[in-house]
Amino acid sequence: MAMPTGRAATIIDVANLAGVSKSTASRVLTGTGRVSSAAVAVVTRAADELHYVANPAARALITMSGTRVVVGAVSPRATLSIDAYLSQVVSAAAAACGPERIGVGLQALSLAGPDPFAELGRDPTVQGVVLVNTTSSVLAAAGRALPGRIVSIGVGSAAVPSIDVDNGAGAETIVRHLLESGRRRIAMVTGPQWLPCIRRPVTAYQQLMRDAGLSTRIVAGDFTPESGRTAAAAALRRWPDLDAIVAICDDTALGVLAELRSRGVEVPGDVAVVGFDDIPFAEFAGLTTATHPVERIADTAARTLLQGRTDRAADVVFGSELVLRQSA
Amino acid sequence: MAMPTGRAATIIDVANLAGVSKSTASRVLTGTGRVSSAAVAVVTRAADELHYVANPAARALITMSGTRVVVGAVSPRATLSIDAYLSQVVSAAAAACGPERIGVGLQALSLAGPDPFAELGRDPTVQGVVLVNTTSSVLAAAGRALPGRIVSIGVGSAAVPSIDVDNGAGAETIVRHLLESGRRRIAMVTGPQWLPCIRRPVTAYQQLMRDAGLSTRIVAGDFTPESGRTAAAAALRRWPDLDAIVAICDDTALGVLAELRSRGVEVPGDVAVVGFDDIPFAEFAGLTTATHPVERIADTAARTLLQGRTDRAADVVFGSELVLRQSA
DNA sequence: CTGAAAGCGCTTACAG
DNA sequence: CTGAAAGCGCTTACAG
Repeated sequence: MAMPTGRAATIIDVANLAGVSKSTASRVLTGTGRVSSAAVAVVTRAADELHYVANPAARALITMSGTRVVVGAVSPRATLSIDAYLSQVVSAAAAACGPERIGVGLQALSLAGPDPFAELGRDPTVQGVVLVNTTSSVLAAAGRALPGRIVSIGVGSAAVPSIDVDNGAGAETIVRHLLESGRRRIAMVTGPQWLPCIRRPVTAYQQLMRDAGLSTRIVAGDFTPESGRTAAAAALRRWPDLDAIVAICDDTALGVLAELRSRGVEVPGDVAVVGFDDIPFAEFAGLTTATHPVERIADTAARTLLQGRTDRAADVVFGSELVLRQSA
Repeated sequence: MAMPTGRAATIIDVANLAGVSKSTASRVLTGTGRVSSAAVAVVTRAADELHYVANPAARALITMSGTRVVVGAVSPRATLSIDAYLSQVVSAAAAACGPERIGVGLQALSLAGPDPFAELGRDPTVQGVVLVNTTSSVLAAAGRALPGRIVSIGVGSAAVPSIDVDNGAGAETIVRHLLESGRRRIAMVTGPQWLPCIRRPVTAYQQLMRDAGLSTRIVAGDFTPESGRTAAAAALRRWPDLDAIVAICDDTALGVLAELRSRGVEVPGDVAVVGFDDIPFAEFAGLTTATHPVERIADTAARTLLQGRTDRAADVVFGSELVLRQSA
C-alpha cells in the first residue's frame, strides 16, 4: 500500500511490511551482520516500496557519526571573507554530500584566537573538516584534534591528506609554453606570502628559468586584479624589456591585462600574459591559462570525509592543463 | 573543572555540574517552561563552563526538526550548473547556519522529472528549503509540500515568503540616473525569459521611458558576458543613435563594455553603460552598477528557516543602491 | 540467522 | 517550579 504522505517511513514500517524484526531490517539495510537471503529480499523490497531512507539524526546519535561536513577556511583575521574560490568549494561539497543527507558548514578558522580545531574535534555533529588555505603550522593542530576526520585542499601532512591541483606542474607547463614560443624575459606575479601551496609554482618557474640560463623576475601580488595592475606597472618599470608575465591566478592576470592595455602595450605582440585557474571570465577575456578543477577537488575532499578514509592513501593530485587563448 | 577533551559535554554533564535534573537543565537551555531564576543562573553558568551546545541530532530526533537547510536551485535541465551567484547563496547560508550546527545542502530541482518537493517534504532531516531561481509554477507545489519550511530568493507566493533584492527599484534608480544625465536613447539587455523575478527591472524601465515620452529598446540576454557582447552588437545595428545601455547583470554589462571597446565606441562619451549586482570585478572595470546584497539575502533566508517563522510577515525586500563609476 | 533489549542525547508531558 | 519517566528512530551487543 501507499505510505501515508507527510510522514517518512521508519525502520519499523519497513520491518512490519517485510514481516521481520527491526533488528533484521537494520542488518539488511546497513549491510552488516549475517542475514538470510530471504530476509534481504523481503526487506529490500519493503524499503523500496516505502521509499525508506534511514533518518541520519537517529543514525548519527547511535553510531556517533556526524551530520555535517565543515569547510574550514584558515584566515589571518577573525572575519571570514567569502571569495569566489571558497564559495565554489562549499557549493561543490554541498552538492556531493546531498545524497547522503549530510549538510555542509562554513567556518572561519582564525589564527588569532584559541585553537579552533579543539572545538570542532569535540563536536559530534562534525563528520569531518575540509581545510582551505591552510598553513603548515596549522596542520599539526588540525591532525591532532581531528584524527581521521580531516583533509586539506592545499598542503597536507602525515596526518592530513592533501587533495589539490598540481599547480607546480601547471606552472611548469605555462613557462615551458612561453619559452617554446620564444619568450625569454618572463616575469611572475605571485600571491600572498603566507600561503604555502603557492610556493610550488614559484619554485617551478625559478627552476625552469635557471635551467634555461635566464634570470628570474618576481613581483608580489595578492590574488586581486588590482594587485595585477600594480604588479604589471612595477614590472614594466623595473624591466622595460619584458616579453611575458605569468600571474599566479586569473584574477591577477586580468589586472595585468588591463594595465598593459591602458599603457598601449600590445598583448601578446609585445608582452604575452598567462594566468592560472581558468575562471569563467578568462575565456571571455581571451586569457591563456591553466585549468584548476576546483569543483572536482572539493567533491573528492567531501567524499573522502564521507567515507571516513583519510589515511595517507587518500592523497589526490589533480592535473592542470594549458588552455591556449589569445593572450599567449 | 575542565571537561575531558575528546568528548563533548552532554546535557547530563551540565545538569550534574549545576546540581539539577536534566529536565530542568533542558528547560533552561531551550527557554521553555517555568524555571526559577536560581536554576537559570546555575545552569547557564555550567553550560558556559562546559562549552555546552545541544547535539542537533538528538534534538532533531525528539522535536522532529531538521539537521540541514537545503538550497534548491530550480533548473530547466536535470544537471546543476553551479554559477557564482548560486555559490554565494550556498556559502552565505552555510556561514549563517554554522553556529546552530545545521549544515547546508545543494540540490538541483529539476522541472523535468517527478515533483522534487515531495521527497524534500518527507525528509525529516530537512529543516527548510531556500528556493533559488524559482518560477511561479513551481511555487504552488513547493508551498504545499513544505508548509512553513520554505522561503524563496526570487518571487514568492501566499505560502512562500520572498526574500530578495528590490531590483525593480534598482532599475528605476539606474534609468533615472541616465535620464538625469541627459541620456535619451537607452536600451536594456534582459536576462533569461523563464525567470519571473527579472521582469521587474524590465517593467520599471518601460514605465520610466514611457513617462518620459521615450521609446523602449529591448534586447534579449542570458546573464553571460557573451550575451552582452552579442546584444550590444545587435543594439548598435538596430539603433545606431544609442546613447546608453543598461544590462540586467554585471556579467552581461562587462560583455557590452568589451564589445563597445572593440568597436571604438567611447564609454561613457558615446554610450553610457550600467550593470546590476556590483560583483567584485565591476569595481575593477569601472562599471557603474547597482548593489545586490546576495550574502545578506542568503543569510536572512537561512535564518528565517532556522527560526521556523515563514509566514507572510517573513517577506524581506533589500534595497539596491546606485554605485557611480566611470561607465555612466 | 533472528528477535528482544539497551541505549545514543535530547525534550516534554506527567506527577508532585 | 522540579524530577522521574517515556520516547524520538536507529544500531548493536546479547541470547537463543
